[in-house]
Amino acid sequence: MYIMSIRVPRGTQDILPGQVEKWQMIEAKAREFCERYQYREVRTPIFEQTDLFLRGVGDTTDIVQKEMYSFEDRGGRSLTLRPEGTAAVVRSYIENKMFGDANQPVKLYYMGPMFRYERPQAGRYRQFVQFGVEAIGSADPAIDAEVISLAMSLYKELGLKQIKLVINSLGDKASRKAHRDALVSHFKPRIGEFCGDCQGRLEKNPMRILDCKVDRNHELMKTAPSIIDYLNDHSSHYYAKVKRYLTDLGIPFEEDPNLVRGLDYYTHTAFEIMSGAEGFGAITTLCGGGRYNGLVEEIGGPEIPGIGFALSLERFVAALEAENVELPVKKGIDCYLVSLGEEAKDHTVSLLHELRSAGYSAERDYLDRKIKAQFKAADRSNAKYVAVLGEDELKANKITLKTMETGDQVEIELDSFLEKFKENYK
RNA sequence: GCGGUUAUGGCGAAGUGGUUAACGCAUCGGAUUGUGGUUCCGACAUACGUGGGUUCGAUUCCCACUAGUCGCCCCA
Repeated sequence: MYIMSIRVPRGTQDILPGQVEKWQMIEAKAREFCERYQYREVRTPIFEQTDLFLRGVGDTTDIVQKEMYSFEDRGGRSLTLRPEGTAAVVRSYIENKMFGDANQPVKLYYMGPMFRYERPQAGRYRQFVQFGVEAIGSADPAIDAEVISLAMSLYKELGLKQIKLVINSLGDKASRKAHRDALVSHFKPRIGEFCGDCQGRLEKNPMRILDCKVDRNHELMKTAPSIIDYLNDHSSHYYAKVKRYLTDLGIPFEEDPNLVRGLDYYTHTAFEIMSGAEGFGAITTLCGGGRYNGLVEEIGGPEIPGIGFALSLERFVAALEAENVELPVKKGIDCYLVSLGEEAKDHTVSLLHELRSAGYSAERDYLDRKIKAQFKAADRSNAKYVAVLGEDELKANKITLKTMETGDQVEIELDSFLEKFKENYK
């Protein structure tokens, strides 16, 4: 036996027939929803200049510090396989001067593979597919609600029930900084009593200390300053509006003042949609998003606000499986051609083509199998009809058409096979 | 990057320091000289992840590596 030693790269996977139909269903629905919500697709390159992510994602983030697939091309340029979609979409928005488009805000979506060099586990891959939307050019809280609604509706449309929306506000830049400073001075004097991870978080991302599982019972946790108390008037008013719109839309949500997103660019609204399905695994986040009012400027564009989300198709599929949602109906083929003998076999080549040209799905045997095995194959492929062409039929210039469900069979004229097939087809 | 766990034919899955490594599924053939299911019979497959070590002898014991898987960090 041929021993193949080459496998898929670590953390990647083949999506095979039988499974791929679920993906196609999600993809089709996502596009359909984007049409309804009036988001238009943008396709950006799979790799970008490394600098884009350094600036766009933030050089203190894990993504940039340890997860990027970066390489130098032959011209000595540093390029990186995109670890997320927003930075690239914003780059394209600026580069193509979409801020000058007549239609504002600019509403875009993307779907495609992303790459992060991480240790694989349930729900985490090195190559994974994200579907995401970005609404750039509006600071209206109604569009925050629209973006969230789009994601929630999509999950519901495909049958997910055990999903939960969690939201928070990170406030504007000023609110964020005030809160951060308060956190640092709150924890700093006694940071030695916390775990090593938290000690690292103090400078890097002090909000993360708040949801540490190790130190959750430490007395300083209970008295820690909450972002909510540090939102200035504008920020808390904005947050209130978003919540009000969500309520108007009938979208239940949970507020979590400790919800922090891992990327540097978020301001105001931050949200996650999680699965609560049994046995889903440790990673429950299906979708993450938020507002990024400083990002366009950061990447070199005008001062323009934006909001978006990204969701993983891998986790989408996993959630559907965890909730036992059945998606695609396994469709059978219209006709399987069974033939006996050399001459009959030759005939099926053109008969098959006739059926297919007329729009039917049709198949025949290519392994020179016995009639019984051919019928088995027909049965396996869930054929509606089987057309049998043997020596007897050839002699009489007929072909036998069998309806598999009932077992009934009729003889029809070989010369007008397609026409007769159409007449019999129900 | 850290930790747990696993690795036997196409798939699932037993098992042993020592001649031919069970079994089930699938596949193919036959019983049925041209008809799906069941049943019965038969056939088939260069199978012990890779590399070292211990041993007279390793698929089995030890180590490393690789990969899967699960978890930590973090995230979609």
